[in-house]
Amino acid sequence: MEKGRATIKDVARLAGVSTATVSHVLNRTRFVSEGATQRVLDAMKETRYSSNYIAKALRSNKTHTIGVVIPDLSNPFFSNILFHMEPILQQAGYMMILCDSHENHKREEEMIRRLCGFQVDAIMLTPVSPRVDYVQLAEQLDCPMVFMDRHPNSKNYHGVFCTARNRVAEAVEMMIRSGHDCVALINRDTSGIYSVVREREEGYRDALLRNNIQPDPRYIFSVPGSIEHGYVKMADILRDMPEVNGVFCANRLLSLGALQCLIDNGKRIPEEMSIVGFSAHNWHKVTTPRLSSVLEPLKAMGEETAKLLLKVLENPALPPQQVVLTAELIGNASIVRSSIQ
Amino acid sequence: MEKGRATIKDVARLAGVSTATVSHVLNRTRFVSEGATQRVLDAMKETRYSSNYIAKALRSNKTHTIGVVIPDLSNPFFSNILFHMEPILQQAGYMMILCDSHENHKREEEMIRRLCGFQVDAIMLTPVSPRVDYVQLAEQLDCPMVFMDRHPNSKNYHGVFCTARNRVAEAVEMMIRSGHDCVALINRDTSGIYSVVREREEGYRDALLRNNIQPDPRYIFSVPGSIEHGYVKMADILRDMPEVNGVFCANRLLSLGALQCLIDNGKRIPEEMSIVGFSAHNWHKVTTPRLSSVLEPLKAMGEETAKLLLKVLENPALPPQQVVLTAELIGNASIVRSSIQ
DNA sequence: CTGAAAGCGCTAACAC
DNA sequence: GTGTTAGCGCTTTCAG
Repeated sequence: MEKGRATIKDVARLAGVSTATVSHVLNRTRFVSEGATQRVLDAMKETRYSSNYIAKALRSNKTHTIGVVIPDLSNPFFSNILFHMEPILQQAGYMMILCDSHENHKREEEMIRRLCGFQVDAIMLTPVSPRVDYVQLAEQLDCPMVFMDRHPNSKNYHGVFCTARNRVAEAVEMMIRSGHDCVALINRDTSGIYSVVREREEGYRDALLRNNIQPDPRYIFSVPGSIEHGYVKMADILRDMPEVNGVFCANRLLSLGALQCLIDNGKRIPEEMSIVGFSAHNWHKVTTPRLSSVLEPLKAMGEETAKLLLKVLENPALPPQQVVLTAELIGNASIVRSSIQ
Repeated sequence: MEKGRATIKDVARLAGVSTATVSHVLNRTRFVSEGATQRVLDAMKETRYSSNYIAKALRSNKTHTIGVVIPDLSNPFFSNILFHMEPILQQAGYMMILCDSHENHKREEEMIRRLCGFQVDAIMLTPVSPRVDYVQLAEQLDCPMVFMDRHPNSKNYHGVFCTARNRVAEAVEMMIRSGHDCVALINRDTSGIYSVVREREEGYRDALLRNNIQPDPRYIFSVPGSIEHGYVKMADILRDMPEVNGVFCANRLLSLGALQCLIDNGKRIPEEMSIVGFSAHNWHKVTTPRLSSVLEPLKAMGEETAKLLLKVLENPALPPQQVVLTAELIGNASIVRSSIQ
């Protein structure tokens, strides 16, 4: 065996056939006589041949790759979605090229362009900015695009999303009905005006209005979505607003920080302060008391996204497809108990 | 503008130069006169030209991609490592192709082969089996390989690892010294005999021996690493072994399950039962009481892995490089408090 | 049943 | 300074 990897040419020479024949036994794309087939197979084994997908891609204009651009890989929400997408794409012969935009639209656009330069067959995107016309960009780059979790600011797009509005409303109502008449909202700051963030605030307002409480902007906070900010804002509330007896945190890190602050201050939950938040799967199970949470259906979202990608790849002219799933509200009942039954 | 994406040829025609000239202004690889350069640039703009990386790759034998094969993307350990690798690779012009082996060596080998067919420039692997000779496989496939977190069962390899042995030993000693003389170990079952799992048991034994306690196999459990199994095993211990007053969980899901079981059974921690475990970042902060944990240095591991990959890409003949980092032991002190100061 | 050969988009000698 | 052209490894028409 010579240096480097064997090519179709090496195999052809060794088997005493043309490269066309080798290609055809490789892809079962036309009939080849028993004898020739066997000789080719042997030659492939002997040369340890494995086909070069790059050359194939150049010729066929199909790379069998999908570009995936998400804003924060360290957020379990996104990694779990990828986790559930992966087997379906893999199964269908596609690989994922992974990019993290870090919530930065400059970087994001750069990545989308690079992925298209790479000739990915499609892009899955969780967009970071309402100012960018992603749909137009995708058209310009001639690359199918499927959105996930956040809506782009355009018309006519494919995507998989999750409405939490109703669940947030339910959660807040749950607090109100159990006697917590002054519920604050700690939301992500909205500099990036995601649909997702807006929707959570809407759910909060829905609940108050339904219970004849006028939403008061003094109780609606917008802070960057980090543990630290959740902690500090909760501390502010404890110090300055003794009337507040419930809080909804619109993001998992905020929930975590706020909860931690309550624990550190020895507050009894939910008697002195009721708290409900968004949460990663599993967290709500180990807090004491268990944190009521709004959980997104990660598995379904990942699977639906992958399936939608495949559908779009199969038929690029598909009319805009949108899948909308609903979030789930978990109370403080023990979950594992039943699941290990 | 015609259908489909513009090629270097279209640009050349429009600018009235040869493709060579276009290529050279594109890559600044030889001098081109001011006038020609300008015309090419204009033509590129007009045709919305963007270069085809696949063709480039075929020609230059460099795809600027790195195959990443990990065993479980839903484990925050791995996704956080990727999160920290990404910017460094991106910066250097590399993209990650992501594969999840699901702890299955059949699948894993398949993926490695596909990645090589894709001509990735290197592979980063967290191997799943001690029975596979990964180093030989990599040589056969003529693809540089860097290992992460788990050692392959071979000699002479590049990799970034983390020793937890000492930290586990410290943690267990901490329990012993605070009066918990009968500490059990709930370890992952070892069917996959990873170096990582072995090491954790060694740390446990170290601590006992140093305190003149003979490790008793009755107190060493091996179960699949899931929340459910942690819960059930902890329940078994509570029921059958009242003498046990401390437990070390060698995996984050096991810690979670065991802790939950203690909470459900109203055990006072650490008075009645002391518990220390491996943990994902952030979890240990919201349990009550805070769970003492052994934390791996995710950021450093990710960054070192990315850097090592780049080093190997630059010089494929590099003698085996291994970076070994140490895990950190977190007591139940509040962490956020100081970090938001 | 099989082979010859054109070309996918790009780079890089080699020429002038 | 710039153009010509031979491939990179593969698929696929067109001819046998």
